This record gives sequence, structure tokens and C-alpha cells, in this order.
Amino acid sequence: MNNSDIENILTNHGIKPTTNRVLVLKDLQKRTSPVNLADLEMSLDPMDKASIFRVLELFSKNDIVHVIEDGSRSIKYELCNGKEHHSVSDQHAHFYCEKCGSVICLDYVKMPDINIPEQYKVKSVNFMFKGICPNCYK
Amino acid sequence: MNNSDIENILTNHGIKPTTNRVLVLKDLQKRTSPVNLADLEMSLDPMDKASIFRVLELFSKNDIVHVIEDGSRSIKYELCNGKEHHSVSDQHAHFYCEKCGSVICLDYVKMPDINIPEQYKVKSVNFMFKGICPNCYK
DNA sequence: GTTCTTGCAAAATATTTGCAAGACG
DNA sequence: CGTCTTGCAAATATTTTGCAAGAAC
Repeated sequence: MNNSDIENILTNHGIKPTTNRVLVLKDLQKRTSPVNLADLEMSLDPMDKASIFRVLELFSKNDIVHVIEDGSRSIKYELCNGKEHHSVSDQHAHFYCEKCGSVICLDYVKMPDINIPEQYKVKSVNFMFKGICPNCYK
Repeated sequence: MNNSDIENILTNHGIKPTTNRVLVLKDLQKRTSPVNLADLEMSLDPMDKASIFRVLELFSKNDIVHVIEDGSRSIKYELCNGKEHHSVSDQHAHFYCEKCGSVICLDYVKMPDINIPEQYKVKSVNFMFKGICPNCYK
């Protein structure tokens, strides 16, 4: 995906494509599992932490990233599935390994079809499993 | 439930029933939704924050409380269902209101019966919905 | 020149640990 | 005594904000 594709994604979500935003989005596209702010800070060095934070905040508000709370004590971010859509049903479960700290996307574990009463306005869902991953259990 | 019942629960979970532990457990029993450390600190005043923290840590290790990560940026605790059992399947979903910050137990939304591959050792599950609650939406 | 964006520094919030005093047996 | 428990203080870790300089238009 080239830069103008990236810029289009941003524009389509009502976001002006600044340098930082393009770089953050490109970084997120490379990831195969959710990342936290510190990960991105390292990877995007020398971009400022607060700037990255604000980009992520914006992305979240404009439905480009999902916010994942995995119990690792730090918030993780993941591109919305399909890179252009965002809905509760496109979310999947995650597995957090308490030993190595990695997060694994359980893509094949889709959000179950749950009926939350009408009066609740559901904006996002987190479906997290925690324990020991196959790698650490060996 | 009187004090000796409480003490029995602790003893049955391999925990020596000290004053602090009994007080924390009694407090948790009164709750109808998950609480965080600050809540307990206020409610159990003048018990020390670190002491409460350590009690909760112990309770969690010994399967008396579930740890709930609801995306509120603070960890919440909830008594295990039935007060004496602890398993993935006894967990239920929660709803976190982004406006008022309250957590509502969706008791009727049980953990869906999901098959995680054998190699994963699942220790806990979090199934969180976020959005606006009926009260705030009115 | 007005508004938006960014980086630096620091505030705010929460969690977690070190350590010494006290309780318990 | 020796071990476990507790409270105080402080360290950590992370998220979030204030503000001024710079970029964009």
C-alpha cells in the first residue's frame, strides 16, 4: 500500500493526512497484533509520545483503530478489520499471555452473537482471554 | 452472613482470616458490581491502600475474586459467583458506561461456549461491552 | 493571520514495592 | 525468636494535559 492509499484512508475517515498520522497508520498496518503506546513510541522514534497518543485518540474517535484492553495494564491499539470498517461484529477475541506479555489475535473466535438490551448503546466490545500461550507452556 | 461464615470462606481457600481480609471480603459481598481499589479505600477507610491491594491480590490468586478490566483505566474486582467457585464459565459479561463510569453486570449474558485450542491455558476471561448505559442515554 | 498540529515538559492517575514496626504463634 | 501481616512512603508505569513554537492554508 503506497502513501496515497494511506492518505485516502485517512481522508475517507475525515482526517487530514499529516506526516505523523500517515506514519502511525503505516506502522499499525504492519502489525499482526495489538500494540501499546510504548511500542509505537519505540518504533516511530523520534516521534513524540504525546503526538502519537493524540493520533491514536483521533483514530479511535474516527473508527480507524480498536482499543483493546487486555489486562496488561496498558492500552493496546489495533487497526479495524478491513482497514476501512469498524463495527462490533468485525471484532474478534484476543488472548493475552501472562508470561510473555504477548497478545494473540484469535481471529477465528468471532464475537458471539449476543443480544444486549436495546437501551444500551454499545460502542465497542472487548473479548479477552488470559492465561499462558502455547509458546510459553511448552 | 456472619463473621465465622466469612472466615470459613477464607479458610476454605487457604487464606488465613485476618481482620483486614475479613473486612475486605465483607465489603465485596455487599457490592452488586465490580469495584476498584479507590472505591474500596474510601469504603474501608482507614485501611491502607497497599494493604487492600495485597488482600485483593491474594484473593485473586486464590480464586475468591475475578479481576475485571473494563477499560476505565482502573482495575476492578468482583466476587466470584456463588462466592465459593471460580471458573471461566461462571463469568458473565459486563457493560461499562463511558459517560457515568459505572459498570453493570450483564448476568444474563453468559460466557459463550467458545473453544480455544488446547495449547492455550486459559485462566480468565473478560467480556466487556462499552458504550452508554440506559440511564445516561435518556 | 487564523487555525491546526506538534514536541517538550509536567501533571494526573493508578499500580506496585521497600522497609520497618507490630501481630501472631 | 521467626514468620506473616500491615501501614507509610515512595517508586513505577502510563496516560493525559498545558503551552508555546511551528506548519498549513
